[in-house]
Amino acid sequence: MRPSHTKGTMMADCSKLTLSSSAKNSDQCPDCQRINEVLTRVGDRWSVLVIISLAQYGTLRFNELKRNLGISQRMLSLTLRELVRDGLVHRNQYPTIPPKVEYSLTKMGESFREPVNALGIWALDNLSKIDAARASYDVDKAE
Amino acid sequence: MRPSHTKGTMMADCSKLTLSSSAKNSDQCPDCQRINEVLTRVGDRWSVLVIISLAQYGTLRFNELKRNLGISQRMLSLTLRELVRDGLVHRNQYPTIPPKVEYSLTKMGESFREPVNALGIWALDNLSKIDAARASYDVDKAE
DNA sequence: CAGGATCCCTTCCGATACTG
DNA sequence: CAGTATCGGAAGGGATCCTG
Repeated sequence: MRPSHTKGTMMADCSKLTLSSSAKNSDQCPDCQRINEVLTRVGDRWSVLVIISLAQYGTLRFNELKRNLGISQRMLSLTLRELVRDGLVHRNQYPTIPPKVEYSLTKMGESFREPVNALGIWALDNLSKIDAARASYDVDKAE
Repeated sequence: MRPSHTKGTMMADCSKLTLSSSAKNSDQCPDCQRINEVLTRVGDRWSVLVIISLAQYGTLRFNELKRNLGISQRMLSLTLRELVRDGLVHRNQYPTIPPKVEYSLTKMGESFREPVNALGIWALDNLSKIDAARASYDVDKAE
């Protein structure tokens, strides 16, 4: 794929371009491209929710996650497979009968908790505001 | 709608049940339901990237955003409309010829910067790790 | 219990053409 | 410049049946 970038925060680069008018006319922001890529990987709804659940409960089995999230079996299966593949979730299988599979966060998955948590807090804090803004907007449009 | 919330914590009540899709299961995690809702509103890729861009550059015109993000005109139009509707983005129109429209973050949009920034930093920090984990996983599967 | 395999409908989204 | 309108392919995602 694309060359791996140096570890570290590259956010500073772009942040400093805040008032640069020349930057406005440049091509695609490289950070946006990178962030875009990551969002493609772990930015979908189910991935986020699975990670949140595992962050909360520590370890969950397949059907526990399924019930907890109200996700279809198919989507949970696909989502977990990708999360394991991406190194965010650890899969622990017990070869018993019936089988038992436990999922938990890896180190990297754990590190995802913080930003996701921040997002969750903001979400709970602003949901009602968004609803209000939306209602107000719709009323204005109607008249 | 439901203004009650606890600031600074992920704890939530489960009184808001307007969850989409066929969620007939009642034993769903209430937090997951709420987070699910907010993700439905501002959790899509383009919304996040638009907000990041506006957070970085302050004010951007339509085509500036378009070039910056590499987004199609159609998606940008739809995304901006929703962000304005949700009260996250402010739209300033100058009735000149040719027209000039500037977008910037509202107060609430600004407050979204912090969690989104955390997400962005994590993204830039972990993209290479994800790529590595993915490559390793694929190799193991192949042999 | 933990999935895999299909079917099929919906939504997303880019490409394109057109307007004020 | 800043959009809107339309079309068609691609992806998302639920329902159902099947297996070890």
